[in-house]
Amino acid sequence: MRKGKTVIKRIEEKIKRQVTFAKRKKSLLKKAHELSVLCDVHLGLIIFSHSNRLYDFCSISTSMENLIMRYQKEKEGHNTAEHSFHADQYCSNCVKTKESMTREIENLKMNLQLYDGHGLNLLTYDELLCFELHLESSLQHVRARKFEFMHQQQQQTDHKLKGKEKGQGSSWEQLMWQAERQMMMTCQSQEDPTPASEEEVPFLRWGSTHRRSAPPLAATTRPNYRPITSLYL
Amino acid sequence: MRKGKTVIKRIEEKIKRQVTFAKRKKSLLKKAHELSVLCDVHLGLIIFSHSNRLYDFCSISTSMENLIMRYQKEKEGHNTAEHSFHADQYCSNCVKTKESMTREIENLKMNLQLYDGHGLNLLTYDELLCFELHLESSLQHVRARKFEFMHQQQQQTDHKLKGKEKGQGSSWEQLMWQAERQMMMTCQSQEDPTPASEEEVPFLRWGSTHRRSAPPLAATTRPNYRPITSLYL
DNA sequence: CAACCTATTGTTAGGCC
DNA sequence: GGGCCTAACAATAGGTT
Repeated sequence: MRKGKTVIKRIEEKIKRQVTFAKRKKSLLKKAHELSVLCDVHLGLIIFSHSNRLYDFCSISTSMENLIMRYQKEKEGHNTAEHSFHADQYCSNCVKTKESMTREIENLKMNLQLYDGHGLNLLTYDELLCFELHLESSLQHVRARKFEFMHQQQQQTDHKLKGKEKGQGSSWEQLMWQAERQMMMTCQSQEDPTPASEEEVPFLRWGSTHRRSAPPLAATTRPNYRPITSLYL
Repeated sequence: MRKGKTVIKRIEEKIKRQVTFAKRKKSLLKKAHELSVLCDVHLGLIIFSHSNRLYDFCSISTSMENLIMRYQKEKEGHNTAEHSFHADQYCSNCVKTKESMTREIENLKMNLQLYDGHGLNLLTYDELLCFELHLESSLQHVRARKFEFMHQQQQQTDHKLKGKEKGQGSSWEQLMWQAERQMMMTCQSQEDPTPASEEEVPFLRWGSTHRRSAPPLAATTRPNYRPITSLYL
């Protein structure tokens, strides 16, 4: 039926071209879908027919908008000239602002991911050392705060029990013992944590066992942090 | 050779998935090219590999940016077709997105500030404990990576000196000593870090002495984007 | 256009290097 | 990852309905 191997060259007969377009478009969309599913990758396909009709496909678990942003972000780094080209677009201000915000978000996300152990291989040895120091000082802060916390609670307890001759000394001793115990635990090895899911990023990222939308103490003090949905999509 | 018809389902074996990705991606790009030539239509294909590398194709006689613009016009036109404000609809979408992005950025910044010790008082005691554990596991990751780094460098050194009868044992001993020394330093107290500026968010926040926009190691690891134009000509 | 048909060409999984 | 190989599948030109 077919004569020979298909030559990739514009089909001149209009009818034939349209038929081929319909057939191949369908297959291409199918193959795009297959690739995205089989290999679990993000991809987007945009096709404009000759009559200017749009056909598109976008892998599940992402959106075309997201892909476009990622695409533009990637390209921008290498081709700065590309953008002045389309500066005449009438929403260019919005787009540019969005792009810079996207960059900022990407940057912040990359920073946060480092704390989950992702992307550490992108760091130089020096940077790694710096990061380690930074983490250690973070731990210091957290422990200081924890200590403060314990102190407060202890004081409250003391206050309640002040008529019962419970001396403050023993409370403090207890407190110090707890603190020291905590300190000691630092150098012990730990299990590898399962990396944070890339699907969602709530306000608190480090897997509390008691996840709640509004933590007791924080609820009053904290401004409204809503979970960041679809941050990594 | 092949057993049966291919089932379109995520390939679980990583290697197999990568190989299939490479093969099918190539074919998909080829087919996209063929369709664009045979039927003389405008199309764009964006693929992000699992390692976040970008592969794309765009039909000749247009540009991806152009396609993106047309795509966005189409989509936004459909979504808001019932509203008669033409001029504002574009930007209202932008504004909405900007607002959500602003919230996202605020949230991310709050998260990052916790690592600088700011906002710890907003956490409950439980959250504080979780955060501490998280930080400890972060440290584990960083140290693991550091260890890997040292190992690599040591191996390189060993490789260079292999003719000179420098045994690997001494290298390993040295390595272990270094590692242990690093471990010991964990529990020592440190100076307060200066908090990161809220004005800008560099890729690395924790005051490396060699600030640069792109870490050296990353430069090689990050994708370099080859143009796909004229790939199948 | 879309569905179906079929001979023919094209793609590709699974090897191997 | 990239090429190359081959048998087994898949796509598809050209036709018809």
